[in-house]
Order: sequence, then structure tokens, then C-alpha cells
Amino acid sequence: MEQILFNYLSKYILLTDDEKKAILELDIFKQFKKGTQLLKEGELSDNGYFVIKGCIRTFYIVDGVEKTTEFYTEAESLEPLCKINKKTSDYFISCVEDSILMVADSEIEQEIFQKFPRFETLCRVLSEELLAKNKADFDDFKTSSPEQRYLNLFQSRPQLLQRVPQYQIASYLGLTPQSLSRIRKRLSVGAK
Amino acid sequence: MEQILFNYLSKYILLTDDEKKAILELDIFKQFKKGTQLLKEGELSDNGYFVIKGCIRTFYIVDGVEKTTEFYTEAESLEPLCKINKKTSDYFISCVEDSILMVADSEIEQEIFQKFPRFETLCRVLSEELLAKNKADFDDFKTSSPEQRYLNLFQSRPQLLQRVPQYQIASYLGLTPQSLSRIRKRLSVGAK
DNA sequence: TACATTTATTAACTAAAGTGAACGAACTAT
DNA sequence: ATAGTTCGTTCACTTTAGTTAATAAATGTA
Repeated sequence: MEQILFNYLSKYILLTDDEKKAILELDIFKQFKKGTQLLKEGELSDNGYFVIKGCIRTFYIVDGVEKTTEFYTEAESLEPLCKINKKTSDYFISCVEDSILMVADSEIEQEIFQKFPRFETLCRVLSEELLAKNKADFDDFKTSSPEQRYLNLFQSRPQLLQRVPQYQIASYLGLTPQSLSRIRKRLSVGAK
Repeated sequence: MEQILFNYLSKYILLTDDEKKAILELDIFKQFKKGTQLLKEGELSDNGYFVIKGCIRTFYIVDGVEKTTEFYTEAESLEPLCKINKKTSDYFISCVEDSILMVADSEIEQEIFQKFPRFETLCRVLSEELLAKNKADFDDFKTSSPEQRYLNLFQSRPQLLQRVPQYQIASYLGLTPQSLSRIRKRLSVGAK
């Protein structure tokens, strides 16, 4: 199970057995049932998440309607804004599937950075990389039509379309469920 | 001039005079004329930028048309994706105004981190914060209509609308210049 | 199994954005 | 000053998304 984590990290640094052991001893791998709310609007939490298995999503409720903005699957991590700016959250986090997550608060992070300073370098590099990638995704979104965005998602994360209800994909693409349904129809007819 | 940098950093850590001196001695403050291309599509660069004064933007050229996706003004910083993933750039970076920038490559960063380890913590914290904020901006974009996005920009960065040509704002909002022109008209008529 | 709820599709209609072209105003450069 | 760009607006037209509502299909649950 923890192999997902170590595999992911091995792309950046090779951990010693000591380091691996220290991580496992923190005992921060937790199981959650599908539908579990990890964070609610208005709450303040100090937890960050790394997905070992399963899928979680962030969503807003605008005029009573859910707007899903991001999905996190295996080997992806989420540091909620409320953890960083210490303000109550604008959004919800919940489990799209039964999931196994690493859950770490600032105290745990400090502890690790203290024991293994290399981890701080790792985290800096990782978040710089995530930032640049997120910018690239945002750029893509801005410069594409809804249809292109759907095709793009189809290319880059095909499994996601199987794992997640379509109305959540729709708002992830900045659309209503009806529009996404139409786009899919248009594409399937056009392809024939 | 360097006050812009030190002011910004003071929100996160208080620098000693030694540290300030060390930064200034790197001699990485550079001047650029409006229109200067800092990075071109297809190029590979190891430079990151921090804006002391002025404005720079990133843009793509898609089917011969410029698509501006981000603006960076005073006290904002840009680490291009090509610096991080070592692949040639998909986009251009150029100066919207005469600008004074801090330009730093990986070697310079290493040097600083070596001398002042606190800087690595700072950079980790900063990029985590930027990542969370960028996600929030992206969420906003996805959940808003073009008109709301324009109004939102009007609120959050009113000066930008004065400093930057409107066709660049348009693609920044994911629109054609014609659509933005219409939105502005609609809003000005509605306001009367 | 049967019932209730959630999710996806379809349709008719409205509103808004994309497209291509034209025009004038503003800015540059010589 | 003037010639040449660049930029913003407007227009007519096409395409696509939003909205509201109805229905069908799939899923979950007693």
C-alpha cells in the first residue's frame, strides 16, 4: 500500500530505510468510505491529503448547486487553502470513492522536516512543480473551447471519466451537465 | 528599489542585514525595455523572474493568434515550466512595460539556499501558498461566466485594466476581443 | 423485488460567445 | 506632419452554452 507513496517519491529522491520507517511510524494512513466529507465550507482545518488509493474532489456550493473544481486520484496531493491562509474554507472536500489517504497536519510536517531536512527540499521542488503544472492546466483551460477541454480530459485522464459521475465532470470543465451531454452527443455523431 | 523585494519578503521572514547584503551582492536586478522577449516558444531557459517594477506576461501563439494567459506585476514571481521540467517552452514571456526584474537561475538559487537555509523554507512556503491561490483562481474561473470574470478582475486588479491592452485582457479572461468589447458595452449600458 | 433517489439525456427556447469584416481612433516611427 | 500599424468597437451572422422542464435510465435501499 505505502508503495504508491514511495514509488511516487522515488522519482525525486531515494529514501533510506530509516526514512521510510520514520514515515510509516507516523501512522498517518487512513481509510475513508465513499461520500465522507473531509472538509466543509466554513470549517478551518490544518490537514493536507495525499491519495494512496481512491479519489477525492473539491467542490463549492453556489446558489444551491454543486460545482466540482478538482479531482485527486492516486499519488496526487491536496493542501487546502484554509490550511495555508488560516481562513475558513470556501469549499468542501469529499471522497468520490472508498479511499486510503495520507493525512498530515502542520505539526507532523514540522516533525519530518526537523528529522529529515531533505524532505523540505523535496516539498519545495514538488510544490514548485505542481504550481507550474497547475498554471499550464489553467492556460490550457483559458485557451480552449468546452469541446476541446472535454477531448483534452479524455486524452489526459481517461480513467477519470469512468470513475466519476458526469455532472461532476461537467462543472470540472466549467459547463452545465446538459452542455456536456450535448457535446458528447455531437462528438459521437460526428465520429460516425 | 530593492525595497519592493524586502517589503514583500518581510511578510514571511525578517531578513538580517547580512542576508539582505548577500542578496544585493548577487547583482540580479535587471532592466528591460517594453516589448523585450524574455522567453520564446521552443526555447529552454533556466531563468525565474520576480517583478520589482513593471509588468510582464506569458502568452501562447495558437493558429497565429496571441493568447495571453497571465500577467505579473510588482512583487509577483514566475518560474517558467520549462525551467522546472527542462522541456522547451510552449509559451512566450515578454515585457508589457519597461520593467525591473530579479532574474535568477538554479545555480544562484542553490547558492542562496546553501548560505541561508531559511530561504528554502521561505520558498517552500511561498510556492505552497501560490499553488493554493492559483487553484482558487482557477476554481473561480471555472465557476464564473465571462461577465462575472471581467467584474471579478475589475475588483481584484483594477490597475491591470489600465496598464494592459484590452485584447490581452480578453484572452486572459478566455474571450475574444470582440466579446470583451460587447461585455463592457452591456455593463456600461446596464449601469445607466 | 419494488420504491425512491440520483444521474443522464432530450427538447424548446433564450442568451451569449465565436467569426469575419469593416471602420475609425490612437499610437509609432520616420 | 504623415504614413503605417495597432487597437477597440460595431455589425451581421453562425454556433454554442445556459435555462427550464420533462423523461428515461441507473443506482441504491428498505
